[in-house]
Amino acid sequence: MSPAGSGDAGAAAKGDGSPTVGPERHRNAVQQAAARLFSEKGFTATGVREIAGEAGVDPALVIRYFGSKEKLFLRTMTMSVDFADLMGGPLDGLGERAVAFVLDRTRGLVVNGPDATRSYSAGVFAALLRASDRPTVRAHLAESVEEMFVGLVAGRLSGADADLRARLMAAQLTGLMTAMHVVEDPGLTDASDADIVRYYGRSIQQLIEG
Amino acid sequence: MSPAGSGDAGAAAKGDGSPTVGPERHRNAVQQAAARLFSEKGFTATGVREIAGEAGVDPALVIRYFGSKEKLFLRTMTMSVDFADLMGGPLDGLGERAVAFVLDRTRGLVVNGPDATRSYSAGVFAALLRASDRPTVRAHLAESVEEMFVGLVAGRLSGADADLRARLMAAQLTGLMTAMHVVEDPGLTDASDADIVRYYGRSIQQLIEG
DNA sequence: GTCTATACACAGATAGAC
DNA sequence: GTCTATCTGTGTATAGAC
Repeated sequence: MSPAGSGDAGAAAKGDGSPTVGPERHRNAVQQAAARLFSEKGFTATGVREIAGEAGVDPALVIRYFGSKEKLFLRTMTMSVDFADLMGGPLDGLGERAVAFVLDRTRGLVVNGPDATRSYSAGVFAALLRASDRPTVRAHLAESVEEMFVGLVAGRLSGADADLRARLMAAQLTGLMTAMHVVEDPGLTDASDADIVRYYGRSIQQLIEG
Repeated sequence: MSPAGSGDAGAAAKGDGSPTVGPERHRNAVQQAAARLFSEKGFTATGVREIAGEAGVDPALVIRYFGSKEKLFLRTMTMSVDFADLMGGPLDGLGERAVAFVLDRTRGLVVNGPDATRSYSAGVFAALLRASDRPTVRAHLAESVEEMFVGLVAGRLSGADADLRARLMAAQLTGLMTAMHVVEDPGLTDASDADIVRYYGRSIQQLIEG
């Protein structure tokens, strides 16, 4: 598909904070390859030997560095709260903005820093949800939802059952992402973003207001 | 936990349509054990040998009967459209009714007929979603959502973008089930059903009406 | 013919050699 | 610190016992 993992090229120098030279470089290469493969092919279909092959290292190193395939998955498929800003606006129209944000990131690819994974992407969420058969993955997913969707808006809602309403709003956003990236309903993925924002956003807004 | 697979006992005679005697009985025992284990422990954590053990048959038979563990999973974790009746009522209050239905079946266990799997349960949905890493499972899930949520209400909505609105409504129901049975948010599972029905139902109703 | 026992293939994980 | 060889466990296929 996309010529993303161009491989050997792009070995340009970094600044100073996070070195791309020395032993760290192998570790980073594994992490980057894993992030790409996991978010594209999923946990099950991605093998340790495949990750190692793309990163240009020995398969045993992958385990040695990260403990297990599952740990590596958890480390790379981590979403951060970088859209705290978006939620920080006025309550008016927050529903529409939240939906628009989710749709905007719908095709986004994973971007990793050298030490921790940053930048949210719907692909990450889908990969987590698809692999939620495993308890550790489920816990990780729950933590992410709590941190990203619930926590950011819970304190801002007023009126009765504010916490419950925030969680129901999180459930709605989860549902939209699930429908688009797991169920992959063509009726949704082919629909115009503007329409989805309008209808779904209005529905969410209903929860934000009492 | 439950003494479900009581095994040898209960070998009572059946009517005439579907025999519980002879070779069919083993097949049925496997299916029943699989349904219970899959919906309780998930696809990955449930082994073929474990299913065979609980059913009291040889592990090889499981594969011989159903082709593969995945095929068996698909066959047992199938939801039917037995709640077509519930959706058949008036459009007024349909949102609340849909949410109430989902919550009602929230703790239901899987019940299988001898030939096909019947009776919807949220556990089945959760098991499917959790195992959606596999393409066949994902296709099966998409089919179920289309058949159960979208198809039943799509023709009934009027106004602009009726199909899109029906799919968005399906996404919301999906989200509620995901939040409760995959993410397992305690703030939702411990909340009163009446509150959830009220808030979430009202939100869904917004989509039903233009 | 139907079930049982055994053998194979593949992936993740480990222990030891350069 | 990095790679080679091996082990374990799971899904799957086959050949033999009643």
